[in-house]
Amino acid sequence: MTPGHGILARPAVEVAPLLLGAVLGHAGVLLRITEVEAYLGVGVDPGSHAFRGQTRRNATMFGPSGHLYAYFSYGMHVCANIVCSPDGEASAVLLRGGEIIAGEASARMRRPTARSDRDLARGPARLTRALGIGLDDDGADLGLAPFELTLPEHPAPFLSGPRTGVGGDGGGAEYPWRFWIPGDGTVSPYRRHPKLGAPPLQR
DNA sequence: GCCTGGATTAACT
DNA sequence: GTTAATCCAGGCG
Repeated sequence: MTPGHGILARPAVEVAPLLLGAVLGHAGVLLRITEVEAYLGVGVDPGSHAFRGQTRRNATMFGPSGHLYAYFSYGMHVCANIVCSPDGEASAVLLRGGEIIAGEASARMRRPTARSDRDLARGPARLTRALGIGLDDDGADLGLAPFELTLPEHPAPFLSGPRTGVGGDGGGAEYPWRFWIPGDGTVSPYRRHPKLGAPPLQR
């Protein structure tokens, strides 16, 4: 594991802003992370897969930090998280958006419908696909091949706001657990959860 | 076992 | 703006 990854062994809400500007590499593509969401642990965060305790799907979240938690969603998509917290505690940071900084051709092959470069990894399932990450990669150590994770030398400026796609009314939407680099075009558009009536406040 | 709904996307009106 | 696609995990009986 690359030096400095010890900081990942902290709660996701603390780690999330530190991952903005980090570079994740896999399958010939380098991605600069521009948007993330924190998901917390057992009994704390109703929007988190770990809320009700450990299951087969979320087992990786309960393992050591610095590993990849990949899960299947909506019958067709894969989303990727970076596991945080010490071994035995569950929290993770969902990768929601990023900028392709190398291997654009490979990313385009995997994302033929992307209209523009910035759409290649704008959105959690798009990002995962552009990087060639699949369910097989669940549990992978991000510090070892075929992955590489480089944390930023200096913290990136960021804004925070409510998470996208997470329900309100105890679903955790009231907390500012979404973090992004302001003004970056690869940040995904905010969409409130269908169950949320009123428009959200961003920031 | 059966049923529900989802940390989404792309296509369409 | 709306909706179809698509399938598994989790919850419940």
